[in-house]
Amino acid sequence: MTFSVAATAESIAAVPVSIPAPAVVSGSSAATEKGRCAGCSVRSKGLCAALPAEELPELSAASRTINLLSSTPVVLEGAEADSVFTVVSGMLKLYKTLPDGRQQITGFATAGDVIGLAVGEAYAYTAETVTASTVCRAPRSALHRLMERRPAVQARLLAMTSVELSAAQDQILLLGCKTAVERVASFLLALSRRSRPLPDGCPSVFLPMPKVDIGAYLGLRPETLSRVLRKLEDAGAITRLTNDRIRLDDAAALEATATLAA
Amino acid sequence: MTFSVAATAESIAAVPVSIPAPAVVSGSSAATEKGRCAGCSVRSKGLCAALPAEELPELSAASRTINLLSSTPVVLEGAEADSVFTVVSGMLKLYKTLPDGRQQITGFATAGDVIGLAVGEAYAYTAETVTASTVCRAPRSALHRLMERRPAVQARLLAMTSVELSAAQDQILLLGCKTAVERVASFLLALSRRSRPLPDGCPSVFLPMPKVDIGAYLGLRPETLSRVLRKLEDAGAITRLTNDRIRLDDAAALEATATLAA
DNA sequence: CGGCGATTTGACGTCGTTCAACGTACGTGG
DNA sequence: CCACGTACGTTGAACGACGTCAAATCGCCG
Repeated sequence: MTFSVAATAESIAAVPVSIPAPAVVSGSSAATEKGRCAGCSVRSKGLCAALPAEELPELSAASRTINLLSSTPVVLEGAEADSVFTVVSGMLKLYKTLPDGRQQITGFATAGDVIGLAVGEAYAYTAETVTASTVCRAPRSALHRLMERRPAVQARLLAMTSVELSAAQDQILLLGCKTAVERVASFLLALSRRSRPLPDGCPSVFLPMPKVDIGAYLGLRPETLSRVLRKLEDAGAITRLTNDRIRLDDAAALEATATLAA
Repeated sequence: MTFSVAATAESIAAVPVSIPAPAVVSGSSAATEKGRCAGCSVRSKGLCAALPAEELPELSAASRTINLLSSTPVVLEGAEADSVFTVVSGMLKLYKTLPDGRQQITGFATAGDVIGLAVGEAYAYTAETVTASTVCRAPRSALHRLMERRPAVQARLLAMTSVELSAAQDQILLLGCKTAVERVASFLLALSRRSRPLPDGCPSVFLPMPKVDIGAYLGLRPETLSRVLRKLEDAGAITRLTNDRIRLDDAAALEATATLAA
């Protein structure tokens, strides 16, 4: 599911880089053929979860692991969609752009999420790292062959796409109906469901992306987001521990203001 | 794709009914077993397009055709998702509801569209007819069995879901970034691409749903929609032929104001 | 310590909403 | 055939939430 902050992402330190960063590629030549996929940290997630062990050698041969610094584009909206990527670690933002430059972030991708699936020939969105990340690249044709050979892979892809669709419809509800406070509360709660609570039992969320990106995801300006967070903090619902971590002191109050779907 | 007004829908007259209407069911007993699906008007659309002829008898046996008046619910958000439906004719609206009653329409379904696919046990949205409609109901279990037997059906479902996901992301862009005029222009253009131009060559769109529903789809109040339509009409971009039909006199001007995605 | 970008805060403007009244289309019954 | 009722649509005026613009502050590295 293209959204929450996975535990693995939390240990990755953001490496600020303004210029498209050099990519470090470790392909099949960099590790033992069988071992690379077999020992992968996302072996049990995403599409790979549907793969039987005997497919691993061929998959290892077809795929390449790529290490990326932050702010590095991985796929570009409109470009030819010849590859698919699985996020191994880190976090990416997926966004669409209007001709005049306005951007709407459609989701954040973390470990196990698949990026770059396209209906036609072109990618439907741009994907760019927000923290240093590792992704695994495979040619689209290899995925197609794999799906023909293994219906379970196709079934898995269908399940993942369906979950994404459902999440997208929730986002449509959020953007079409909810107020700024409701959007932020919904966002914090959705994130908190995917992360481990603090030692003191309070849920908390990790926000490695800049505030302007959170705003672009929620259909709000960063100024509005800042004001809403302050309001929630004054109300005692949250505490801003650091710039990129928020503790949810009163999750019940947040749920009340989130007006969650029926 | 859950969206545009199909040609078949245009010939269906809306039958205003405020009370949930009686449903007329014509099942396998009402027609010859083989003929019913074989002669269906959506045989070449939606999921059925992926079916080889030899599957038709079993499908006919498992499915039932249902005729519905307007304003009749077909599936309810949160209810147990035990059936899937294919729209044969007419138009339905799909929407989500917040606890306080606010509604967001996530799409309109027309001939060939599939309704009621669910990730978990419950429907994710409510579907309700906006015009008199005919739908074809099949048990979810039958679809699952069919997909196991026929990978092509699963592939088709994956393709349809992917297209829906892409449309949902376009809608997220619309709701998150665009102004009222841009939303309406985008909406009219998207509809016009799916319908036949008038004899005079001008594209036109058919809007059988109430204005409040169009608003709920675009994240706008009916008053705002009305004002925007008036503005577009005054600008010479459109003409309101009747209450439910609009002619697009200047599609180029509309595209300029729609700020279509890159 | 200094500098730069990200974030926050304040003042103000604007777009879309809200509330209310009016108009219109259609169906019903006199 | 026309009066009436109801639901939908339109229009106007005032309001409010969020956006815009600008400045101050924070945080992170060098």
